[in-house]
Amino acid sequence: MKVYNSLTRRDEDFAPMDGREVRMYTCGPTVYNYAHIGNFRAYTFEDILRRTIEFNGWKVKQVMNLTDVDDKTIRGANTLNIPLNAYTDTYKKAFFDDLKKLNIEPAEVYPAATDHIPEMIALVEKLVEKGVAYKSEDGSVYFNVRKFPGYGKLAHIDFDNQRTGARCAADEYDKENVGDFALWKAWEKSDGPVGWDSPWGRGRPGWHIECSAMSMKYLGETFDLHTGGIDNLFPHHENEIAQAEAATGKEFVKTWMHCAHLRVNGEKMSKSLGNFFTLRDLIEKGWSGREIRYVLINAHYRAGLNFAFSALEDARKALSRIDACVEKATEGEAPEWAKKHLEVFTLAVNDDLNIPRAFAALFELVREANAKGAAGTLDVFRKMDKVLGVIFFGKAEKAELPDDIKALLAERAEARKAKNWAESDRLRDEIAAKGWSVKDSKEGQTCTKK
RNA sequence: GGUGGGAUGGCCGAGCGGUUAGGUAGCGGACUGCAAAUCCGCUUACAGCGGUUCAACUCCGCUUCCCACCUCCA
Repeated sequence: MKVYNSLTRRDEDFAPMDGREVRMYTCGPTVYNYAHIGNFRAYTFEDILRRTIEFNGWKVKQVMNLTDVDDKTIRGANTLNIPLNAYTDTYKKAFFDDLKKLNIEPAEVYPAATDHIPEMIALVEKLVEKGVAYKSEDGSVYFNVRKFPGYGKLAHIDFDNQRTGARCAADEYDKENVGDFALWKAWEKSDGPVGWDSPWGRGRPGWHIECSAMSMKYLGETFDLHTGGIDNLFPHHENEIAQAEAATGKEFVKTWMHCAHLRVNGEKMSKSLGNFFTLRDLIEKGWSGREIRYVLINAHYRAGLNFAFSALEDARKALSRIDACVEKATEGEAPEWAKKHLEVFTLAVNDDLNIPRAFAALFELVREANAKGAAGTLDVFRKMDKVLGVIFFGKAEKAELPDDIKALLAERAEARKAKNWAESDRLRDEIAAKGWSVKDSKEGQTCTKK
């Protein structure tokens, strides 16, 4: 298996450090709102990644954090005048519901930031002891980026040639360097009831510290994989490395992977453009999680993905073609040609998760199975679906034929037996008007809900 | 201004220095009483301009356009 490592900026052979279990950390949601389909692009990418690892016979221990304390969650809770956890619980639940709708395999651990405040405080203390962090006048603690020589190695940023200050928050005037970031933020009025006691006074953790603290707690000081959206590469992941490595003196993560953003109709998703969709929005519009998953995974994760409703329509048709073929597939020894397609499929997924090429192999299998017969191909479909998770998942339930339709079909069968084509066609129209479509084959009529 | 990634046939979307990506749509054919489904074939796509090469969509340079990051957006 080969993957592109953002840290080294090249494709590398990938295998678990311990030879059997991959320990991976994936940056999860900030639970202040329903997640949008751009967020889910990242989560489906991570799902494909863990499935591919499993496809290769390794075990996975995945940790996905839930950021349940930050500016937005605090603002949301305080606006509604409810406790922080009451506010975030709604969105945590929604997030897990959404993951199920997309057939995303659950991670082994979903640590919430608010359950790990002591671990974070301990890590910050360690950084203060080591002299790489300092307390400011207001009781916040900052990481001094100049004290960590490797700072910038992930983002490959040259900090002497930046537009520093362009987006620098006004309330951070007492930092030693512009690049210094908060490990612990002193309590402010706007925080209201939210806050924890610490050696530096009441406050709350900075954003980055949770990931360093929780990943090391569950995965160890050095682990295999860390992933997220490309926007997390800097500053979030850069800062995680700084915090962890400055504290332990060890390499934090072997391989970093980042997925590109999703655009909608060629534009960045934004509420003002009216092209901002949560998963719920799309499901309300009548699209299934399965169709959405198909669209999200059918582009290489490092390339921008342009999400459009026409792509969902294409997905629906392509999936029904797969369904029709799988319907005919049977158990047994796979024919040679089917094994070939599985080989191509395997090469594709192991080549930095090239899912579009993997799909191409799947469709070659479908085409050939339709032409030569699908006997013995079922297991090949199953194997491919270990990675894709879209073949056997979430198919529309086969609707029971209502009695009136059954009666019409029986009538039609009679008419056809008598070669009364006019009557046969009339009945087909009548059935169609009731929302069902009839197809004829050598085996007889098949009727499905439109 | 810095850094990184892009521009592929109607649409979506892979890929490689010379050999069909794939899906979806369209056209023609086979099959069918007719449809549908399925299969076969087709429409000779690689932003523009130069260069390297026997050969470039693929490498190099320039131009145009797009996107992302440059301190809390997956």
